[in-house]
Amino acid sequence: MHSAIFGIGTGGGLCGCGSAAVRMRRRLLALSHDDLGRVDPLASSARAVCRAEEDARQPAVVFTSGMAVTVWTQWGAEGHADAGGWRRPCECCVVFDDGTGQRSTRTRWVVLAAVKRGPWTAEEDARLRSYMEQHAGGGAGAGNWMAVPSKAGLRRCGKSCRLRWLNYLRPGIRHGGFTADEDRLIVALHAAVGSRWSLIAGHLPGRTDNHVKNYWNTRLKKRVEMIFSFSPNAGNYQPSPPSFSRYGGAGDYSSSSAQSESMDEMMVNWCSQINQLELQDELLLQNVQPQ
DNA sequence: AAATAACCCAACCGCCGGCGG
DNA sequence: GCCGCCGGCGGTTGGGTTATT
Repeated sequence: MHSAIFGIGTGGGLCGCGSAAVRMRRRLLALSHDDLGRVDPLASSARAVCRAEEDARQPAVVFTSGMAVTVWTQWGAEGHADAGGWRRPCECCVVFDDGTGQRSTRTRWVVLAAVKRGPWTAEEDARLRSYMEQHAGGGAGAGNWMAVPSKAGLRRCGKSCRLRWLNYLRPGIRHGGFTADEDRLIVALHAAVGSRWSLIAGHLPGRTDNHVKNYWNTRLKKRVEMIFSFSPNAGNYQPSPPSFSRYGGAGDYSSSSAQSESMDEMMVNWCSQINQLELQDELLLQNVQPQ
């Protein structure tokens, strides 16, 4: 069960952001659901005081921040048997105590079909591009990505829009093959900082972290490992230690100019080393080639 | 020509940190 | 100080394409 299904966001205009009832419901959903995503109606943690007037203000539809849309029935009502072909991967029956000892239930439906997934069409690209050019000046940021789909007329989640824009539609993105210089730079940077693709991509104008990551994983990594494994004077290829990790590593590359300088030195060294190894390989190949 | 394997990459997933209420 | 939303990031997946048998 996908965890995003349980997340209630505030992106939709109907959701009554920040109300006490919504906050309470968020807490309830975070509690005591089993592996199938159901909230145990008898669990003490799933009980809360919910005043009738507060409940009357609660929306019937809540947009999540993730991929799904949740739909709540009225109190005590049964859910939709077939909501127009929408799927319902989980149900959540929540028991409330309104303070008088009276309990009620409602059913939570999750609608995945309302959010389109998969490859983007030319029309979707055009809509997103048009929106971004008008409202974000064609820049990298939209301000609030979660609001983009509704404003741009797209049935996508904000996260998908952001990814599509940053990795594909954004002006200046280069889609062609990588040059030899870019190869060497990627190898050097990867050796220096490890899998910090956004950092590496930052040194390659027009390339995104996703491009660089894919390119490394599918092609460059094999070439580098082959070069190192066949070169007599080279050790095993060892990317940087995890100290460069973005998660609290002591040697955060971006945190000080001194470290930037040391990394520049490392890059130079690595570029030099890669050049030498490639040269050696060329010579080796020339010796192996039949004359 | 058909079946299978390998490759490639766009898109998705889940986690984390920053930030604001 | 706590909580939840949002954006950013790295890892992974799925399906289309190309190469090989």
